[in-house]
Amino acid sequence: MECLDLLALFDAAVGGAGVEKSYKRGEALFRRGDRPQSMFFILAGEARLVRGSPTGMEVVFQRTAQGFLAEASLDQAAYHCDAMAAIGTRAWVVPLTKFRAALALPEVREVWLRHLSNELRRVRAHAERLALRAARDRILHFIETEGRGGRLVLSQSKKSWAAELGLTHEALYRTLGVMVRSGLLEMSGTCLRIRPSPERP
Amino acid sequence: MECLDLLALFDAAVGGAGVEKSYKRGEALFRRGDRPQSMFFILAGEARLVRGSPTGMEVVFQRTAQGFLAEASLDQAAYHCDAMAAIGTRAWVVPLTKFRAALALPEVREVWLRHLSNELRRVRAHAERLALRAARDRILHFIETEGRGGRLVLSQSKKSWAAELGLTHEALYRTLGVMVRSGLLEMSGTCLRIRPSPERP
DNA sequence: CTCCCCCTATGATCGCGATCATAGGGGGGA
DNA sequence: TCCCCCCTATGATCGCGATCATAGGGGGAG
Repeated sequence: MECLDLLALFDAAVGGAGVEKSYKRGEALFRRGDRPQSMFFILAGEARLVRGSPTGMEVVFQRTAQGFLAEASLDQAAYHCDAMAAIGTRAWVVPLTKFRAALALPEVREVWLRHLSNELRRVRAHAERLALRAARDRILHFIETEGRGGRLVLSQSKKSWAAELGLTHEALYRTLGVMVRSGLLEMSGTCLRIRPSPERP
Repeated sequence: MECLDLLALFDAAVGGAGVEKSYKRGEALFRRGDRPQSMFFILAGEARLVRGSPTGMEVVFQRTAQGFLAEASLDQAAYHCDAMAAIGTRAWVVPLTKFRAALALPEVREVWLRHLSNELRRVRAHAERLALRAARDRILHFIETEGRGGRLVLSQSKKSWAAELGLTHEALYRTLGVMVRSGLLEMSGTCLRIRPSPERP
């Protein structure tokens, strides 16, 4: 089930109740504490669920360029984080009441369930990645989990990738450089490939 | 909905089709490529979803001491990773056919959906915590999100808490000590309380 | 009761990544 | 077209947490 198929299914299921909205860079889709009133599907650009830490650091919960945002708040009384447009962003927005009604349909609910499962798998992998101490291990873990057969084409800038890896961009550039120079990794632009190590008993 | 309530509900819903199984340290619950035939709920010990890469790196996808394992593989044709017992582990195991049948019941499906949403939110908060650089910030974040009003009663040893925070136990003891001595935190046994700071403009 | 293991706790040292600084380049807007 | 901003990249230094080492204490098993 591709992302846009998911959208098409829901768009049909809510009977055209969804509308397209645009958000400027830095604009909020919703704020922490707001009562959820709509479901958002990001069509283009990039939206982030963010919450500032006590130390002033902004932490990214979810980063979506295409897909649903804050699915887990479907039956929550209030959002626990802000949703911000990282760049100019278009979103499909549907009233939550309509969305919930669509979920009453068995085939829609089935798809929704599968979607949540996949998302859960992705975020768990993300958390395991952040638990790794070394920058090199996080990089390799990312390529292994998000790529295919040790190959990956980055869908974002290295700078925002660094943020997703929980690293500063300096540390990422440096570590990538070391890995390439030591022959562990091949990199050309946004294409990355782990070079298979010769040792194997 | 507590974790064990969830188990009780499913145990009832599958009509006692679930059995308890034990796994030795290093034993596999299932293997990559296997067709999913059972759903697993970890009761005690620790199970991990892991995948070895050709490049020699072992990638951990999920780690569970209590809760469902690999929920996302519910409707997959084959597992994409191994499930290993990290230590001696007990699990509640139910045939997948029975589990799916239980999910056909509206009230069970409703609970399952909410479970997935809550898990998603929990894991996202966990990832946010791990993205914080300072040990102090992770500690405060944990108390703020897992506790109530700045108060928390630990349900685990400090050592395993450290692992959950992505810290060594030494760093946790040390940082807790500093925070208590500086008057930022009150701690007696497993009870923790953030002392409200006087500064507020 | 006694032994042993593991949790708790703290000191000393080291290394990795954060931070600060600098510079080139490319793309988009005026 | 030109300028400016941001991504990319790398050097220097510093601080925090990992690592190694040590020790007390409590609880469960025998």
